[in-house]
Amino acid sequence: MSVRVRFAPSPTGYVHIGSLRTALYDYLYAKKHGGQYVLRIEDTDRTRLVEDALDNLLDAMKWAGVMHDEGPVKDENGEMVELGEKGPYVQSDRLDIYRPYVDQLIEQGDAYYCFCSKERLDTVREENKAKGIFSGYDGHCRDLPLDEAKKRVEAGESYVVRLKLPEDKEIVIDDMVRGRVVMNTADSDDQVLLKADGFPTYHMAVIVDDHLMGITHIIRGEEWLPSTPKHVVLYDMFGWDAPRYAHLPNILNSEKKKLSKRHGDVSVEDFKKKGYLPEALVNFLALVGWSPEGDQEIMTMQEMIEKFSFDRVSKSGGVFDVQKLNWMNNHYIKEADLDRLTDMAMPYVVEAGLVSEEEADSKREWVSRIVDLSREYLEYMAQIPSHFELFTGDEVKLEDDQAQEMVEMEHVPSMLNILKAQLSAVETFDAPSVKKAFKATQKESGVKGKNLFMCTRVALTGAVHGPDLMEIISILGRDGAEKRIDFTLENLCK
RNA sequence: GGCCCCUUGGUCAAGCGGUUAAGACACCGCCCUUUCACGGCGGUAACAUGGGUUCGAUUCCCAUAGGGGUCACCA
Repeated sequence: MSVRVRFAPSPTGYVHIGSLRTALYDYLYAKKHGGQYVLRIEDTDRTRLVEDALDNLLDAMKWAGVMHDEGPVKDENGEMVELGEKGPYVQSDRLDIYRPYVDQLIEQGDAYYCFCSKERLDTVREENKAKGIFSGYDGHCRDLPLDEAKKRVEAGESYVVRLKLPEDKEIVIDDMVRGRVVMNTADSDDQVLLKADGFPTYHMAVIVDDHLMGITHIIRGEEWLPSTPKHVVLYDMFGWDAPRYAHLPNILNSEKKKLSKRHGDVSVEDFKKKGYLPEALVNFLALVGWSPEGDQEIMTMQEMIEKFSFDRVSKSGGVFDVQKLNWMNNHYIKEADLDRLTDMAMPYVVEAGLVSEEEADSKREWVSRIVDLSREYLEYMAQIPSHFELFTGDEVKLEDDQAQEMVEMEHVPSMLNILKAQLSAVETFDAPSVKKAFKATQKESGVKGKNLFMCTRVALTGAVHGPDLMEIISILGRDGAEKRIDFTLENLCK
């Protein structure tokens, strides 16, 4: 039987990185087994609809390179269309599909009408809470005769439909991650399947949709584990084969709590905005909760597909370590195509006012050179503007006391003058030529080593450290370098 | 509180009865580099606790402790 998995998010407006990881595991598992990965949108809660959420989701997934085989996609014109034969893939487009199944359950005696008001339910809950009992629905309408209930429905009374959960039934789940998990229906209550507004709840829709869409494996977060018995019972009531389950551990923050919006960056969009490379984020995310056989950590999507297995998915939650993400992103930045990095950098550079939008083309080469020189240090692209400070302005600001010491040394003024003359004689102003100018300066001034290179570095950049000096000077250009030398001679030297 | 899940260094993690308990990030040294970084080499650092089972437990079982998840007409 072919593997069919699904990622079924509700469109909340942003994509949590935990969701990305779930989707990624779906994708990896499907690809590994030559199956299909379908995207289904669970939007049965009308009160939580978010504008453009689906758009966002699709963009984020496309960016991350985790593309589904079936489900909603945008065509070339940006219009929403659907891929696949088992649609519609958006639950709000499937509303009329669910009702017959709900009716079937009612007729079978596996579900019942419930007329309890919101107020009654709240009261019951509060009373129980006060007593220290934390039970769910008390079964008030559970044994209402069906014909009586139908009359009330026909009379226009507001109702929901509840699952008639077996009272004391042991449910065993053979989870792909957790192994054998035993639960009892006695610990759950009669879940609402059909809401008063006629929409199915998640629990109803998910069963019907997964079955109709031929889903064979359900990969989802561990927060779903407690409601799995209800789902298994529903499959049983319909006489359908239940899929296999894989409940994934949570991704935690540094306090070991579930990663949430309140603790900094948690959405795919956040990381995209900060200028992370998607392949780095995805590679990193794959590794929190899963480890391949062997020591290799840097993997392409193809390699991950080949190596992926639920046998090696961890049962315990993993802390999201930004430091390691940064290291990995830097690794990918160092290997990335310079043109691509320049494209990524440009918006940040423009935003920071380093280059105006009109200059974006004419100064691209300059930006590109700085990006290339800075990539060794870059953790993510939003950091790029700070690396431009080295190259902007004709004035030099001393970084610290050590820098001041260097620039105030006795030999500096004459040395700088010689260097200036040598630089002006350079024909093509590139790094190798600049180096030659330094050699000539060394010969002429008699200054060498640290006294030559370090003092010059400070004279030109104000700092005692930074990228390769020859490269810096060549990017500064003859004119820029001269202006800085003049500035230093006049203002900083003794 | 009930139910369920989890527990190897600061973090991600390997390990699936006998190991000097891998590796990566971070941290700290040293080397390289006429600076910093990169890179190379090395180092500090862990099996939550208590009982069993066993010739032998990090590995299996049971408690305890700690952490997490969940108990909606949200998903």
